[in-house]
Amino acid sequence: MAVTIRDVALEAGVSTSTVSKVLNHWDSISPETCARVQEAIRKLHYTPNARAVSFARGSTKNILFLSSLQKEEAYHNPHMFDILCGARRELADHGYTLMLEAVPEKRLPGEYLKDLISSRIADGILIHGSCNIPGMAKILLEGKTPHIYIGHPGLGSRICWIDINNGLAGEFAAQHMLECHYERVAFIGENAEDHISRQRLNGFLGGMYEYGYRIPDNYIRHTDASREDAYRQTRELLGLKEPPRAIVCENNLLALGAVKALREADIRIPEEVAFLIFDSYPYSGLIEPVPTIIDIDVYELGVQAAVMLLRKLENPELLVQSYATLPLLRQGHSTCKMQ
Amino acid sequence: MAVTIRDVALEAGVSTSTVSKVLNHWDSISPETCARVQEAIRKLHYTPNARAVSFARGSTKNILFLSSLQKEEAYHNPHMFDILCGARRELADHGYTLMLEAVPEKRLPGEYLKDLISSRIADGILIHGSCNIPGMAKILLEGKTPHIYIGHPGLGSRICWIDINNGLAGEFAAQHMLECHYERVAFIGENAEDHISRQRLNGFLGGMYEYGYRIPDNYIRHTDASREDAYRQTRELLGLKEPPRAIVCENNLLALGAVKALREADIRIPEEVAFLIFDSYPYSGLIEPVPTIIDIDVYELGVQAAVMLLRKLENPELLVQSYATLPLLRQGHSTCKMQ
DNA sequence: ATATTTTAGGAAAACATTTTCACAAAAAGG
DNA sequence: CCTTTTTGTGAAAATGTTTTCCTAAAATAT
Repeated sequence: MAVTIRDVALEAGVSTSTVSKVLNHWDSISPETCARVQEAIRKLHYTPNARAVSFARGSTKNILFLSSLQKEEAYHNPHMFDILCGARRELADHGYTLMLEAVPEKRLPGEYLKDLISSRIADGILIHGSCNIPGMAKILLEGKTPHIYIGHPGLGSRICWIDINNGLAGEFAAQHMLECHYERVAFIGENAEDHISRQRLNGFLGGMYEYGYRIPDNYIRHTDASREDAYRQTRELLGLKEPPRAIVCENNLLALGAVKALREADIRIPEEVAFLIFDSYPYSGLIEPVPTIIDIDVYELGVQAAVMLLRKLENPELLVQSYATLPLLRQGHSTCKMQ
Repeated sequence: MAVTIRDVALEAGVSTSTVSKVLNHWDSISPETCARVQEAIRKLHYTPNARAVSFARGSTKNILFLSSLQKEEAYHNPHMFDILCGARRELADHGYTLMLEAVPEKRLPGEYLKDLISSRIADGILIHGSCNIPGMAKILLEGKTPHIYIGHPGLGSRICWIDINNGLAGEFAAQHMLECHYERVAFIGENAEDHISRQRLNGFLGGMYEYGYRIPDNYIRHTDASREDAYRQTRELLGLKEPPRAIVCENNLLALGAVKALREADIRIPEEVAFLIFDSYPYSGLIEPVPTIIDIDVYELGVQAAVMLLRKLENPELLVQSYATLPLLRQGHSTCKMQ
């Protein structure tokens, strides 16, 4: 039915090997022959059959993006889609297509994953942190398919990962607070088990400590990750004998609750209590005054993950363990201007 | 290197055809042979090579999801990711994998799309409304690959699409308003060119009209899709000689602006001005009192799109032009209770 | 002018499966 | 007991490229 390389060869009066060589830009083809083949391709509207190419070359030019992809995923992982878009873009620029896969609940997920890998449906794998099953790292390593975790899996030394530098983001927060000459700074985070939250908190505490400031325990607030709880915790902070001069909010949703509490108490921002948050998406645009944000370019994180994976495809031994994209401080009106 | 069907055949003492038949659940294999083959497969950890299967069968079991996938896509198309997840899930349940593809800006997008289709990289295509290039419908139809638009492309009669019933959603809004005995109802929408906004507005106006109510022109407000403009427009509405008794907001971002204006004017919701919005994600949770929402299950839209595409794969002649998932009214505290 | 190297292009194998067809053996029918 | 049908299995073709050799001709060196 469809026009094949054979038809092109016939039309151009050459062999199929020659056509293939033209298609793949080999250098041992004379300009005239090349032109003749090109012409035949154009005339017959030939496009290589991707299935046959995959088969013959032994590579699909597909990359698997492995993650949790539940209903309302965007609620729970607002950054994932942007990471995905960044990775897809970079891969597409290098001739790769991104495939979406989630580990299903039903079957034995380990077996599913093993089969997925050994079916060689993809040349490489990106694993989003939202997706983890028991023994996953081992299965992936045994599968021999180059792969990179997006988000630090916190495991062995042979595992490749790329992540946001949350610790550094925390340090940036501390640094900015100190540059504004705030010493009594509170921190409102997600629950204590959350990986990202803990890294940011540690970075923040470390940064403050480095300059000789120690944050008292009652200034460190863990929440249930809801706006309401951030509101409550902020009220408690304001009710302390010595309320904080500034508040760092670990994400932009918590910030909404905190701002509400400050508003209700008629506290001026930043004159009475200054305010700094992490992450811009999706809620930071709703906050007034314009918040100072320590932001992460998550699209770029996706891009970098793809770049690294592409390198690993060329050199499977490559060990990738790095922080992509620096946290970026965006000065808003909710902290003092820096000198 | 990898274990092939030949190894399995050898191990089980049968031919490769027999192994293939076992793998594909043909019925002409005796139970004993079948068991022997299964055992060999298990023993050798054999997994079919997906590339070879694709090649031999002439189908990849891949579905292309075609859309705009820019940086910060989630800002501009908050529903897309959920649609994507729904479609992926349904396809995965039927053995298909979803591939992500965006039409690039650089090259001639038409040519790119043609090549993409004729390379037969996928068995079917889902096209998200966010992605449209000149002549796309024609290229897709000529490409012969079964495809379905998610979102009404508003074109010819041979085009398959599945969409949200925005008109009906608008009618629901009108109906609810009338059930609450509000007759003076204003509508705040996105800009007049926006497809979804216009459909919802038309449905709303039509619904009101059906019961004999005609919305005056100055109750119909188009915005630049920003929260700020919704705020301004709402203030203007409140400043009218005869301000509306209720406001319908075409999406949840606009609602934030409108609520702000009502708050500032110390207007009680719903006692003085009632309030209804479309769409819950991502901002509706931030509004107090709990808004009455006309919501759409966009994940389900994705699922339905996949269901239809799967049907179309079996029967390529199938014409799909339908509205998936009914709009759902969720009564909040921002309109009166219904009788 | 001859020997050597380089170049351009073709023949054929390889890739791992599915699928068609043929053919025994077994079962059923007369 | 012989013919016909059914059943289970295997041989071989087909899928559309890439890639490895191989060879003839052309170019270069001697």
